[in-house]
Amino acid sequence: MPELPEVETIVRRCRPRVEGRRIRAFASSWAKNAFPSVSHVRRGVVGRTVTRLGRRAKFIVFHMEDGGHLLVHLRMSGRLEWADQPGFRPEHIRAHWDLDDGRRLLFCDARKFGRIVYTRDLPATTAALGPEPLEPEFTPRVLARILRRRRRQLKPLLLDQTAIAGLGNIYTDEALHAAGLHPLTRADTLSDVQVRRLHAAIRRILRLAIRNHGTTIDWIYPGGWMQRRLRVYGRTDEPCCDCGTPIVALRVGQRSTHFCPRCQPLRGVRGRRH
DNA sequence: TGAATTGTTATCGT
DNA sequence: AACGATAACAATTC
Repeated sequence: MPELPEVETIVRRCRPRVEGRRIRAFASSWAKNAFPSVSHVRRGVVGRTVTRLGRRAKFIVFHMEDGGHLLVHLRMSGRLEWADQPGFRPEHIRAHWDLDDGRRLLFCDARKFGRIVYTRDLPATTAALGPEPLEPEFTPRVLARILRRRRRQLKPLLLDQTAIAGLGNIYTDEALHAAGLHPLTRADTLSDVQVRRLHAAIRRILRLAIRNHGTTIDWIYPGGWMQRRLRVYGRTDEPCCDCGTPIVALRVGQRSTHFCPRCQPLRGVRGRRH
């Protein structure tokens, strides 16, 4: 569930407590989700200082002093919590790191889909990921190149982390609505104007979501208020904010997809259907 | 009880 | 062969 804005929010929250801290111990009670293994992760991080806490796509990245990196992917239900939080008892603890100031960072994950990865070669580990949509290098030209060489539908393509990094189901739907593009539009049929519109929409939505600390949906991710600003996601049959037409829900590649049939017509400038 | 939930990967088809 | 579509999978909640 956590997408780029939620992960970015988590990184920013944890950064002051993690950067500059030496890791004293690591343990995991769910060996399946530690790569290459629990002992590899332990050997890689214990006794070393975290120089920087960053993010790549939906990965939380611990930069270690010796050039190693620890990556945490939250997948559906993963969260980072602190053991000393007053009035809050974390459940489903799968791993923890003890820091040299006595604090314990917890990795909680009800569904056990999350992953903890230690690597000595970060570029190789993240080589398959597409560009970061909020970096300056992500220009309309870059997006145009990604779209033109694919004949896939926009929705699954934007969800594909090897095409663009960081978008998930929520912000893909929101970006397509903001750009006025139907989720089933073929990627290689967009005009230059539509590409530019989509580029601007992706960045605007992600920035807005970060400013709102992400989207809170049930118990999985707390603390954000972007859910108040969602215009299509989860609003099936409710009126479109722009035109009042009821929002339609579709199933695209096993994913729920929400859009406004009036603001996001399938027939684009050069789009075609049958 | 089983439907819903998601990112990733394996597999099948074109 | 390369790409696209689809299914499977992890495990839990409501």
